Parts: sequence; structure tokens; C-alpha cells
Amino acid sequence: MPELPEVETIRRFLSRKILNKKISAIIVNDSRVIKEPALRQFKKSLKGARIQNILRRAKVLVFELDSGMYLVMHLRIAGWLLYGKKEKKARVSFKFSDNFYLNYMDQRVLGEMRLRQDYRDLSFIKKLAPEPFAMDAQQFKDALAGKKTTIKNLLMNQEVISGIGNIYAQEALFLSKIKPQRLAGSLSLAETRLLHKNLISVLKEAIRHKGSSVDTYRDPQGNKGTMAKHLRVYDRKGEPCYVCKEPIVKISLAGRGTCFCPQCQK
DNA sequence: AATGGGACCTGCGCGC
DNA sequence: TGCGCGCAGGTCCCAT
Repeated sequence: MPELPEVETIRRFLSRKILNKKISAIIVNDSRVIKEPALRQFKKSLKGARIQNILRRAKVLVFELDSGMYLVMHLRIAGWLLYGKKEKKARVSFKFSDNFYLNYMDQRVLGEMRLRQDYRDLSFIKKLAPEPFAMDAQQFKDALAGKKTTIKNLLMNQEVISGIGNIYAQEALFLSKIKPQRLAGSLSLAETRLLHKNLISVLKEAIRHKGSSVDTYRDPQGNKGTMAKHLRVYDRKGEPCYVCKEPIVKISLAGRGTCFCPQCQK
């Protein structure tokens, strides 16, 4: 899915476009993405509501409604939002009273949305660790201390540090010259500090470039984010490392493809 | 307690 | 051309 930078790109775009618009209709083409409440109640509660604010918590989008309720959206791997006209392939479309539509697109139907009185009490929200921006180097070091898993798996564990997924974990480790399969607890203080700094810088860089469109992800105008052009190791198996020319190697960690430079990363 | 594997889904590219 | 397989930005559940 969309990792933190892609979700933040969506949040910023929609915050300029849909605030205070009235939802006049909800078109559900695939009810699998709506997890609560039951479909009839979901539509009934949303109709006539206005979106007052759009929040983001790690990779989760939260639409705050004037009714006091929250529409909580998790895009998972392939979800994205397309603003404009009605889309045939949308799993769900929200129609506004000015006849514009917000379409929920999701090739793999793994994403989900929930309409609730609150979002903070959702168990997966409660368990979320702070984002890298909200952690200092010491807190990051404490989060790694004594962990037996690999550093790459740990970066993707949302209960340890949130917002990072498979692309930016690989990128930050490359920038920090740390092999992804190193055990988290084995990092030196200097490596820990460097990794923390690089996590923040790569996420900010990706936000500036409006995210990575390596597959289905598009921004709400349907445009690709340009960060994919700036990725240093992700999906570069066999290609020369930009620093030392050594071919990039791909391994599997916790079932996820993981690229790194066998020479630069120690 | 923490870790790894499979499940949830669809669609694409590749090799045979 | 057609088919089967592996793989894809995430997370949850379960066995160990």
C-alpha cells in the first residue's frame, strides 16, 4: 500500500478539494471494503454529512464528519482515491452535492473503511507506535533495544515505529549502509542515529515527490507520484548500485522482497 | 512474548 | 495462444 508519504499526499490533496462539501450519495459497487456498520446504516449515516477535516495516522486516513463521526480508511496494498468524475471501476464512490465524486479504487480489495463514533479506540490505531518524525533518536534506540527480529522487519512493525512499509524500509537501510537482515539489537549507536535520520529524510523526500507509483498507486488526480525515479534500491535487483556499481541483490525477509547492496551495506 | 507462515484478494508478467 | 506460477506498496490470525 501506500506508505506514509502516499497517504499524506492524498490527505493534502483532498484537504484542498473536498472540505465542507456535502455528501449527496454513496455508490457501493463492492461491499467487501465496508467493514462497519452494516451497508444500509453506513450509507444512511454518511448521506448529507460534510467532511470537516482529514487526518492521517501513520498509513491510515481519517475523515472527520460534521456529524461527529469518523470515516476511517485503510488503503492496505492497492487502495487509492480518485477525485473528479464517477469511475466505473470504483469499489465505492462518494458523490458530493456539486456533482464531483470521490472514488475508492482498489484492485485487490484488501483495503477497508469503517464509519465510527471515534477512531482512537480502534485496536489497530491504539497499538500504533509514533511515526519517525514524532520520535527522537533515543526513543528510536529504545524501540530497537533487545529486539531479536531483523532490522528491516522491525521497521515495518507498526507497533514499534509507524508509517514505514516495504519500499521506504529498504531505502532507509540503503542510505544508512545497514544490511536489512541484521538483527535490530545489533545496531551500534551511530547506526541507530543514522537510520533514524534517514527514515525521516526519505519519508520527507517521498512526500515532496508525491509518493512512489511503482504499481497501482496514483494521487487523487490520477497522476503518478514521481518518487519511484528517485528510489535507490527498491526493485533494482541485478542493476548496479548507484554508489559502488555492485549489482543489487534481492532476498526474502518475512515473505517480503528485500533489495540491498551487498557491498555498501554492512 | 515474539516470530514465521499462511490467509485475505486480484491481476500482471514470465516461462513453458 | 494459453496456462500455471510467482509476485505485488499491508496486516491479521494462528501455531510454535
